[in-house]
Amino acid sequence: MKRKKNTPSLEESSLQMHPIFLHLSQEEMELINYEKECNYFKRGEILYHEGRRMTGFYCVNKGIVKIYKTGIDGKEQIIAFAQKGDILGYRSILSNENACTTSKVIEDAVLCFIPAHLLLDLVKNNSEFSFAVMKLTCHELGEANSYITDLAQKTVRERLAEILVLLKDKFDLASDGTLQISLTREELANIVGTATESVIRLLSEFKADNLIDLNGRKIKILDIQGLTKLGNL
Amino acid sequence: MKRKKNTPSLEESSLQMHPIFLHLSQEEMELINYEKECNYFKRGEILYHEGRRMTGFYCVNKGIVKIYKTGIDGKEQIIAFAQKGDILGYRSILSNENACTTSKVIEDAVLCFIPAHLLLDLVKNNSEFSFAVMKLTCHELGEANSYITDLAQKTVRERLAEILVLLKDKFDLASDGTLQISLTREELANIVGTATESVIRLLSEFKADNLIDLNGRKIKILDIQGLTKLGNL
DNA sequence: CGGCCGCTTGAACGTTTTCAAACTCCGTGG
DNA sequence: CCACGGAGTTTGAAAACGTTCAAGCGGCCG
Repeated sequence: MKRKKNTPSLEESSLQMHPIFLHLSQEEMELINYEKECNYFKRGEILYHEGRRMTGFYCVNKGIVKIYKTGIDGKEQIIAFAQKGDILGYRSILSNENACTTSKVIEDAVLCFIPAHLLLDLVKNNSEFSFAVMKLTCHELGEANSYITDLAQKTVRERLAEILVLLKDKFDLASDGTLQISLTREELANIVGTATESVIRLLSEFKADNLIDLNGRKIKILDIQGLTKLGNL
Repeated sequence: MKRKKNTPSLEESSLQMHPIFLHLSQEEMELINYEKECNYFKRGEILYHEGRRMTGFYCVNKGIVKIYKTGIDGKEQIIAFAQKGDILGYRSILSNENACTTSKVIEDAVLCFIPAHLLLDLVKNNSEFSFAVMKLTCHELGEANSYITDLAQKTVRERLAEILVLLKDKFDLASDGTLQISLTREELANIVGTATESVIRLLSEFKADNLIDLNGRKIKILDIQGLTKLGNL
C-alpha cells in the first residue's frame, strides 16, 4: 500500500475551524473533503502569483500567509495576512479575474487547496454559503475603505502605531505580551506604506516612549492604550 | 385624484439601466418596481450617514453622488463616485453593519430607493442575482486593494495624474475634452489624499506642462498619455 | 570563516504641509 | 445698482515630515 509521506493528519486537514463552511450539507462537506488537497508548506513558498489565473482557493489550517501586491519598482504592498481559519484567493475566482495579489507563506503552514469549480458550484447552489461569502467580502470591503482613509490622512507614525494594534488584535499575544507574528522591518514598512528606515526609527521612538519593547523581530506590546491613542483609533 | 409633484417620470425611474437587475424574473422586477421609491435629489443632499443603520440602498439613474468617509478632524476621504447605472449603500446591508461611509449628491440626481429587506430576499432566493452582486463586490475589493497600493507607494503628483485618468475613464469627456464632473479643489484633494494647496500647485504644473487646461472647475484633458505615464499606470 | 542579509544610525535632500494673506466669483440684501 | 460677505482659489514662505544615500554593525548559514 502506497502511503504519502509528509501529508498532514486528518486532524490537521479538518476544515471545521472555517466558519465559512458552517452551513454546508453533509453531502457538500464530503464532496469538499474528497476534492480538497491538504499539504505542508514551508516559509517562503508562493501559493499564487499576481496576474495569474486562479485554479482554486486555500484554507489556512495552520501557519501564516502574507498577501501582497507588487507596486512601483517591485516594492511589495502587504494587503492582508491569513492565518488559521482564514481563506484566501477566493476573490479572484468569484469576480472571474486574474489574481490581483501574490501570496507567500511566512510561517510554516498547513493549507487545504479547494478547486475553483467547487467554490462556484457552492456559491450558485447553496444560498446560505453564498450569503456567508458575501458577508465576508462586504466586510473586507469596509475594512479596505478604512485603510484607504488611514493611508490618505494619517502620518507614518500614526499608521505604524495602528498596525501594531491591529496585529495584536489579529495575532494574539504570547503570555509575555509578545506579538505572535514575526515580520522583518521591511515587511512592517510594506504594510504601513513607508521606508524601512522610517519603521526602524519609529519603533525605536516607541520603545523610548515605553510603548513597546524590542528584541530582534520580537515586538512586545507594553502600552496598548498609548499605541491606540497615538494611532488615532 | 392626488398627484405627487416633482416625481420623476416612469422613464426616469426605470431600473433597466442597472446591469445588476438583469437576471431578475418579471415577478421580482415588478415587486421592486412596486416597492422602490424614486425621487429628485438636489446637489448637497445627503443620502445616508456614516455610522447609521441602512434601511435600503440607492440606484442612480441620473446625476452624481460622492461616497466618503470622515477621517481625522472631520476631513473627508472620498472613496468613490456613483453615477447612472451604479448602486450604492448595498454593502452595509449585506454585511449587516452600519454604514461605513456617508453619501452626498454633488450633481442633481434621480435616485431610486429600494428597501433593505428586498435586497436580502433577492440575494437569498435568486442565485444569479446573488452571484452578480458578489462579482461586483469582489471587483470593488480588487480596486480597493489597488488604491491602497497607490496611496502607499505613489507620490502626490503621481496620484493626482492617476485620478485625472480614472475620472476621465469613469465620466466621459465633453466634445472639447472637458471632464464631465465638476469638483472643487478640496474634493480633488480628498480623493488623492493631500492638501488643497498641493492640488492647486500640481494642477498649475500640469497645465504648464500642457497635460491639461484649466478654466475654473473645468478641467480639459490635453495629453492623456502624458498623464498616464506621469501616474505610473 | 566568509559572505550575505537584515538592522541601525547619521546627514542631506526633496516633497508636502501648514500658515498667512490676498484675490475672485457669486449671490444676497440694502 | 452696488456693497457686502462668504466660499473657493491662488500664491508665497517657512516648517515639518519622510525618503534617500552612505556607511557600519551583527548574526546566521553554508
